[in-house]
Amino acid sequence: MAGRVRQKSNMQHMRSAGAGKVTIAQVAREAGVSKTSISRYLGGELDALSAPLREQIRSTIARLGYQPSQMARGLKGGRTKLIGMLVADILNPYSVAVLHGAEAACQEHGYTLMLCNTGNDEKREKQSLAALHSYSVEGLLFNTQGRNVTPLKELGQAAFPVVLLDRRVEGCDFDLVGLDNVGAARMATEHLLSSGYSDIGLVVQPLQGVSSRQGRQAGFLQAMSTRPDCHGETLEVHIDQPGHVATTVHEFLKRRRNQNGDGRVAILAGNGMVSLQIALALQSMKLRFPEDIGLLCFDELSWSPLVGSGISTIEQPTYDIGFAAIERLLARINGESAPRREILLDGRLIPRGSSKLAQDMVL
Amino acid sequence: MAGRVRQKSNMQHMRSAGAGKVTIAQVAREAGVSKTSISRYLGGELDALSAPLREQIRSTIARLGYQPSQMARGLKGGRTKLIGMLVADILNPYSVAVLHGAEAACQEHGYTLMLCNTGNDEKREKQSLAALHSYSVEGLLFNTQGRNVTPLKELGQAAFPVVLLDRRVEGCDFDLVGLDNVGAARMATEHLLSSGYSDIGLVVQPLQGVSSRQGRQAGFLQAMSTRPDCHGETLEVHIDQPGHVATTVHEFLKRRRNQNGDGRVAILAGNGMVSLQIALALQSMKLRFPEDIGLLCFDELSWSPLVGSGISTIEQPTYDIGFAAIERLLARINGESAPRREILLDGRLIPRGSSKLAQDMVL
DNA sequence: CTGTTAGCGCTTTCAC
DNA sequence: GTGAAAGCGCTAACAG
Repeated sequence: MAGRVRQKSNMQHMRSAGAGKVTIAQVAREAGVSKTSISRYLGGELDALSAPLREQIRSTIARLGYQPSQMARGLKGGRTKLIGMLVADILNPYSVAVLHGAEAACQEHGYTLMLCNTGNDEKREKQSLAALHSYSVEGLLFNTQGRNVTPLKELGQAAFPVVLLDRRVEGCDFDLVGLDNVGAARMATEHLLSSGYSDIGLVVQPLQGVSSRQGRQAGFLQAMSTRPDCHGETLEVHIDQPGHVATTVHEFLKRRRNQNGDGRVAILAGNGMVSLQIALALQSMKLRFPEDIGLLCFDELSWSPLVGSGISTIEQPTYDIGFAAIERLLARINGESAPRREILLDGRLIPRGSSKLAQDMVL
Repeated sequence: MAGRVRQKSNMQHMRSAGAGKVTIAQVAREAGVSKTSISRYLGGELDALSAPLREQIRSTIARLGYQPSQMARGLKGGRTKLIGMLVADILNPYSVAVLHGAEAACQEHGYTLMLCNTGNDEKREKQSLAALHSYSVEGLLFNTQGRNVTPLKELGQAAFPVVLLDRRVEGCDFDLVGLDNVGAARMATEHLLSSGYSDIGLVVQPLQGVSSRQGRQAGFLQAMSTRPDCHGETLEVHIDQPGHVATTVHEFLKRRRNQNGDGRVAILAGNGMVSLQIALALQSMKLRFPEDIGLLCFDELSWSPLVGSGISTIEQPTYDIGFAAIERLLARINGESAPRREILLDGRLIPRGSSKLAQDMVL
């Protein structure tokens, strides 16, 4: 057993074709080196290997088509290269758009996404959290439903890397990436105001505890407060309750016309889901924009230009939000311990027909 | 060392709150039983445990908040409870809708989805495949881009569980779940024909190798062949090429009007992405439906009812497709070795204004 | 019924 | 520089 035990013999690579598991041990044997060296090679500790050794390993790995098992790697060191993403509602185009950016960032950094849709349900949120935990994800991207955040708080206490998307959570000091809701809503409202609308209804889903909605309301109120001659109102709707949106809008319109017959009424839709319901409601009521009512919606959607003379929107940089969120998370995973940070990206106004109030327009 | 070594002493559960890792060994120690028994308990081999033992374990697990590590479990037995999903394009609403069903099914069966978006790119497809492989996913849901399928074929040879979504792959005998494209396209075409349209253009993205598109063309041609008095034509478009769709439609329309001045022209859009481009193109050309041109689109989208008098669509049971695909995959994972199977679900026609050709309509 | 003993594939001290 | 050995948390024979 003196010297190196190079036994390049029996090259029985009978599995070469199949995706059959080649293990680090096999590679070591075939290359005539120790598992340790292979491991070092994989870990990028190249300066710890001699040039010939390095080459020997490289070629053997290539020849055998060896791929290290992330599961096994994760088991020891904890670097699973896994990131969990909890999405409040995968049917919401916003979520998917953010997911797109997040997935791209993951791929770029060699991470893989484990996706769970919670369907805005507390229980599923908790279950998903447990599932992701059991895979030792290194961090979490979290678009929470907002209520009952105890499990989230526990993560916070454990100093587990989490980045919140869109919605802040009371009492947790996680980083957050999202839209500058206040600014965007102010801009939106000002656009409507300066377009000549005097009576504006902000239509949102229930505000309770959802910070992004509250932010949008705040911006809305801010902008409205600069114009005492105009009227602003927040209208909460339940979009899963058929007809509720239509009724709400209808009553708002009637009310404003009674109060202020000369006023011009507009709706500011709080997000993409609401936009759709509003558009559907206006259609069912045979109301056209901008003739009968003005409309400006949060979230640019593929079909925004298509309806009527086009729906004006506030576009969110969704891809960037997702991408930035992953990068923030990676920073935390890699040990950054700076205080909580919020990254708020700007929205962009895309004016279209729905908010264009022709001065000479006849009712 | 005689008898049981019950040392329920030092209950130092100082981590109770944090998500800190409790291991099977700790549980075993605290419960005063062997790891094996715990493992059996976890594995559901309850009949192999005595009632008191069972209870002892149950309570200890609960008290410690123990959660087994899936990574470790997977390392040994291979049951990682992980399913990989490769999506050709996450921006495609079809993909997301299917993902929705797939994720739900996974959750229901205790599996977790690892999601990779390949962006219709061969290279990323290969990389993602490798990544998923390195996590020992038990099976794959695959919505491939279609070209260069060698890596897929290798999986086939290795008898790895794969279920294809929507698109068949030449030379692989994987199960497939998708739409009955031929039937749906036939139904669509017949609807247009019976509505009085005589000149129909099927607008699709490049057919080359994409079985679902070919299937739709086949159904289209079948239906057209029953009406020698009518004219059908397949128009391939590149939707990422600005203006191409508009030009194609415009030329088709002009051509048909020259050939057949009395004919009624309609477009059958091959999928949701195409639909959007068509709608945009018609708008830019100031063409209205059904007055100027008929329109029927594959894929029901949230905004289908909103544009003009509503766009008629062929709805796919996307959620069911995703759900069924996972169940098919699970069957394979659990050892089913029946010959290749295709599950083709039916589409549903949703007629709206865009295909309603009023008999007394004035051009 | 229950526990002991080996590993799964990889990383990581700690020697040489 | 390089390797042997000891686990990571769990499951799976194999004994009693």
